[in-house]
Parts: sequence; structure tokens; C-alpha cells
Amino acid sequence: MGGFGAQDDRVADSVQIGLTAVIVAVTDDEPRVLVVRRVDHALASTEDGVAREGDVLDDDSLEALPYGPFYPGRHRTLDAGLRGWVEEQTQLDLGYVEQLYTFGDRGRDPREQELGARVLSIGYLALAQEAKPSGAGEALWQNWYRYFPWEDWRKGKPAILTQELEPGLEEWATQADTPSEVRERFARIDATFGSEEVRWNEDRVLERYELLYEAGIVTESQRDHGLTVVMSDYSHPMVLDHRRIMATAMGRLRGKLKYRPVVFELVPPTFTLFELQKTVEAISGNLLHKQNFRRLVEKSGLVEGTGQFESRTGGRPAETYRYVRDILTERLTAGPRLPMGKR
Amino acid sequence: MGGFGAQDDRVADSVQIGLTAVIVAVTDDEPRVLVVRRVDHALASTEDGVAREGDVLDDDSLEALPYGPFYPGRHRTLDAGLRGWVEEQTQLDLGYVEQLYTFGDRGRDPREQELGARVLSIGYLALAQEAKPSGAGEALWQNWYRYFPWEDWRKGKPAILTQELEPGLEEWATQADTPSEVRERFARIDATFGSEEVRWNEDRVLERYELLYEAGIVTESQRDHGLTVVMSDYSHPMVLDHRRIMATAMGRLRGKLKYRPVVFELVPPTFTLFELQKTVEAISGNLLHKQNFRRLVEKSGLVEGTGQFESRTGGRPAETYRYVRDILTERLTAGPRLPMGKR
DNA sequence: TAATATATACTCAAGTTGAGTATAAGGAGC
DNA sequence: GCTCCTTATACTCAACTTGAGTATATATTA
Repeated sequence: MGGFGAQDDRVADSVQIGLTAVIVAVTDDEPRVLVVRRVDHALASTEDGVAREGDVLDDDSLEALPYGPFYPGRHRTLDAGLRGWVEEQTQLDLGYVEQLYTFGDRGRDPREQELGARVLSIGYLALAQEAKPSGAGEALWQNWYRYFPWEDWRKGKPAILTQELEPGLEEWATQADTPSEVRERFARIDATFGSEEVRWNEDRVLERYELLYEAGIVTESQRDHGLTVVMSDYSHPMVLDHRRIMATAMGRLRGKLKYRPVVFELVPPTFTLFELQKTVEAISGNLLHKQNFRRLVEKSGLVEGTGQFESRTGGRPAETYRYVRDILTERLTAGPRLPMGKR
Repeated sequence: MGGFGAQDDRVADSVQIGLTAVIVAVTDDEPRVLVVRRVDHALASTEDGVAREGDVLDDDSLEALPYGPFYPGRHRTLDAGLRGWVEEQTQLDLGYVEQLYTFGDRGRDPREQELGARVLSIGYLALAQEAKPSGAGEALWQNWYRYFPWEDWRKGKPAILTQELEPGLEEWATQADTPSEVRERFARIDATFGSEEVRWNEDRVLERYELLYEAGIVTESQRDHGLTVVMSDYSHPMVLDHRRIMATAMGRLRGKLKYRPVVFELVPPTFTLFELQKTVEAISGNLLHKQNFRRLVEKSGLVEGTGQFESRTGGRPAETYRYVRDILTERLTAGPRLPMGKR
């Protein structure tokens, strides 16, 4: 069984590690992600395959997730590496941090040719308490649904689905080579995007993005295949595979919300139950039944009332609650599982 | 925001990528993992910090997970790299493959000093259909519970827990510096290992292993801290952090079993419902209620009867079933969620 | 003071789950 | 061929959970 040593003397080619962070916060009942504007390397790369740093193609250069290299000499752990440069560059202290996935497909980063090294990227999900404008000028908080408008069902089924995506997917499905492949494509569409029989499952963010990519509907897939990009105005592309990484993060967070008490990383120390609910709704992208949400959260034992009341919104004042960071309940209860909303 | 380019010219130190595979199969109602015997680099490393390949310390040299380097030049994707050397070396074709986690703590691999490079390891979970003895002589299938005897509750609460681990953990807890730290340690023990109020949660394999490591109960933690290893006979250590990787895989698989139909990757094409149940039990480490399991599986629509009957075991012959690989149900139903067994 | 808005309490039917009992269908021993 | 033993499969039932209401409380505003 090969190892690095005796049995196999070949030295692995050079590899560089990048850390890419999806930093999420919820403000004004909207999920936001920290994003930087930078040159799109793929677009900037020319026929000779060399990307030119500094090239700016047009006024709105593409958006990217914050990322930086991992210096093995400087950091003892990967997490420390991430926290290091994120906190240094954004004056943001990350609470919850979770490793998502390591992306290593060849060609995902056009600088590979330039560097003569393969660039692997380790994606991270981080949750921040509050979306302050951030220190560095380049970084800004953007609404999550800017990149995934079809994922926000809080105001009903998004128009973009019926008007743009579903027709596009259908066309893609019918263009398959064999009848059985056509059937399979339709089945995949139903499975990921839902249908009459199959309900929309908000966790499948990544599968939906990948299907859109495969169907050539998303800007990145045209770009990556060297096609002329007709800038589609209905969703915003990102540099490299950053939108895929964001989809991974979104899906993971939505899933985790259901069985671990991660919402509390996103709300201030005290909050009303309705504020908590709207935070969950912002992330999950659908509405919840207020009374049932309340019942669930209270029963869970994860929160306790403060005795204080808040009357910002015209109506009966709501009691504020705080998260009971009891290690026993924190780790073991199912956490505030979101009751699947209406529809 | 730093990238590799303009803002930060330092070149990242050298990094090598290893792929470590946890290959699981279930035979004779026992979960088995493909394991290789090799020299324990940590033990073999001497004062000068150089590991000597070929050193055999004693008759039973330590066990390791199959792992190999990732050659960026040769493989387009990480998954392809893994499948490549695994299939080449073991004549095993992997069905389901899932990336687990990227481990990158400094010092996790003592060869780092020798190589002058940081070694990151990407852990993978793979499921195989049948545990044939495997081609290469060095590799062999070992029972999962050889490394985690406290995780098998199928014959009731394991004796090792009451006799060895619980006393050890309790001692560790009381030895904390401050009273509040003592309380916290006890809370963590209860949360991960269960108590009267808190039921054993079979998914928390990794948390339990890490607690045992922290408490110095597991061989690896003594070894990694340079202490003399009193070979404890109640569970088997592994090379480097391979037991941690295995714990990650086990926890992930147990969790996934509940909401995705992965069991079918572990059973032959046709099976009786009781065989399916015993496979689930082998992985999850606890017993299930037969009638309820049947009800759940039948209701799920994931299987269909073949009309054939099997009468191996003396008793009424059981109908055999096959997995209905319908992409719609496959992807969307909750999958055979295991009813939490008795106790 | 009425209208309106939000908060919180309570109800109820349908579904799910855990744990049984009951019955069916084979083989082994006599 | 009959009895016992073993496993398979069907059915029952109470406890709990979930989705979707209705009802009531307590603010603000016109």
C-alpha cells in the first residue's frame, strides 16, 4: 500500500493551499455574506492562458469571497490560518467556524498555470454576530440572495424560477441525446427543484446550483467553457468557483439549523422570539408558523426569558430572551428544528 | 483583501497532500474497515526526529488506514486521485465516495520534518459492497469495533465503558484546576457519553474519541505527548491521527444513515429486510425493533420485493428485496431513518 | 375609544413512533 | 403426520409530534 516513502519515491508536484471563507451574518432580516470585488481571473485570462493581475475588464469587476493563502510555516492549524487573515483584514471576530469542503479540481483556478502549482481551496463557513460595514474598504456585505435569487421563497415562489430557470432547465432536458437521458434529466430537475409531488427542499442549494451550471444557465458555466458570456441580469456570478463554495455553505447552514442551535451565533445576546424566527427565515428562505416556532423554541429549553420587554414594533411588547449556553442542552438537544413552513 | 498575488508576495511554504481512505464494508453482520499494517512513524522517530522506514518495533506494528499522496499532475480531481490508487492497490471498486475533512494540524505527521513540507491529509469515506480478502497482502479487513469497542451497544452497554472508560473520565474530570472546570468536564462527559437524563447518541463518535484523547485515556494521546505508552489492551491504537479520521468517518456514516439511503451501498443487490436491518445495526451499533424497521423501509418506497424467497435461516422463508434506484425517491425521501433502538 | 398591530395561549386533527400481540410458514425430531 | 422451535409478516394501540388554526392580551395610533 503506497505511502510517501519507500514504496513510491516520486515527489508530488507542488501544491498551494488557499482558504476561502463564507462569512455570514444576518442584518435587517436579510442574510449577508462578506464579499470583495476583484478582477475575474478567468475572464482576464487571454488566449495564452496567462491571467494579468490588474486588468479590469469593465466597471463592475467580478465579486469574490475573501480568500488567502495558507502559510504552513506560520499557522499551526488550518482554522488558525483562516482566523488569522480574516480577523487581520476585516477586524471581524469570527465566532462559529466550520470547515466545509476541499475543492481541488484542476483548472478551478487559472493562476495554476502561472504559478506552476496546483491550487487547492479549503472552504470555510463562518458566522458573525453583526454585519458592521467592515474595516477594509474593498470588502462589503452583500445579500445572499443576490447570488441565489431562486432560493428566497419568503415572498412566495420567486418569479425568476417560473420565468427564467424552469424554461431553461426544461430546454436543457429535452436537448439530451437519448430519450432515457431526457427522462433522467427531468427527474433530476424535479428532485432538486421540486414539482407537484415533490416539495421544495431548502437544503439542496448546492445540487440546484450544480444543475444550473450543468445546464449552462448560470454565467459561470458559459465562462468556464470559453463561451461568450451574455451577462445575465437575473443573478450575480462570482470569480472562479466561489459561487459553488457559497452554495455549499448555504446548504450546510440551512441543514445545520435544523438540528444544532447555530442560529444563536447570528443574533445579538438578547432577542425577541420573533426576531429569532426572522433570522431563521432569512437563512432558510421560507416562512414559519409563528405559534409553532414559539412552541418549539420554548420547549427546547435553549432560551430563557429576561423579564425585559421590547416595544419597537407597534403592538404588544415582546419579551426578550437570551440563549442558555448550557453545555448539556447545547450539545444534545435537537436544537431549534425549524418547522417546515407553509407551502 | 489578500490573495496570492499583488497584495502579498510571500510564497507559501511547501505543502504535500495525502489522501486517507476509510473504506467500509459490512460482512457477517460486522462493520469492517480496510487497514494496512505499517511502522508507526511516531514511535519509530528517535531523538533526532527522523523516522526510519523499515524499523519494526515489535511484532505487532501499528495499523494504519490506506493512504497515498495526491499527485496534482496526474489527477484532475481529488476524488479521481483517491479512486486511482485505491483501486490500483486493492482491486476494489469503490461505490459511494465522500470527502470527510481536511486535517492539517502541524505535527500530525512526523515526516513533516524529514520532508521539509507540511503534510495535509484529506480524509475520505468510501463504501464497498463486499469485503473480499483484498488483493495486496498487506491490507486486511478489520472489525470497526476493534478500534472503538465502546461504540458497539448491540449486546447491551459495553463492559469497557463501565469498567475502564467511565472511571478514567471521572478521574480526569476531578483533576481539573478549578471547580467550575470540573463541572464543565462532567457536563462534557454526560453530553458525549450520555447519562441517566441524556441518552447515548450514536452519532457522536468523534466527540467521544476526542474526549478520550483529551483525557489521556487513549493510547495515541500518551504517545503524541511523548509519554511512555502503557499498551492498553482494551482498544487498538493506530498510526498518526488515523483513529481520529476513522471516528470522523464512523460518525458521518451513522448520521447519514438516518436521512440518506446509503445502506444499500453496503448490501448485495438482493437482500432480505432482516439482512438490511442487521447491516444498519452493525453500523449504528444498536439494535432496532424489527417490525418497525420493516414498516419504515416498506413505507419509504425505496425497495421492492423480488417475489423470491430465502430460507437460509431455519424459520419461515423471507422474501428478498431489491433497492429501487429511482432518482426521485433516492434523492428526496428521508431514506430509511433508523428508528432509535430500545434502551 | 375604536382600530390596528403584534404577542402569547390554547385547541385539535393527522401523522409518526415505540412497543407490543397475533398469525403465518418453514424445518427438525419423534 | 404432529409438536415444537424459529423466523417472517401483519396488525394494534397509546404517546408524542406537527401543521394549522382560533382566542385572547397588550401595546400604539387616529
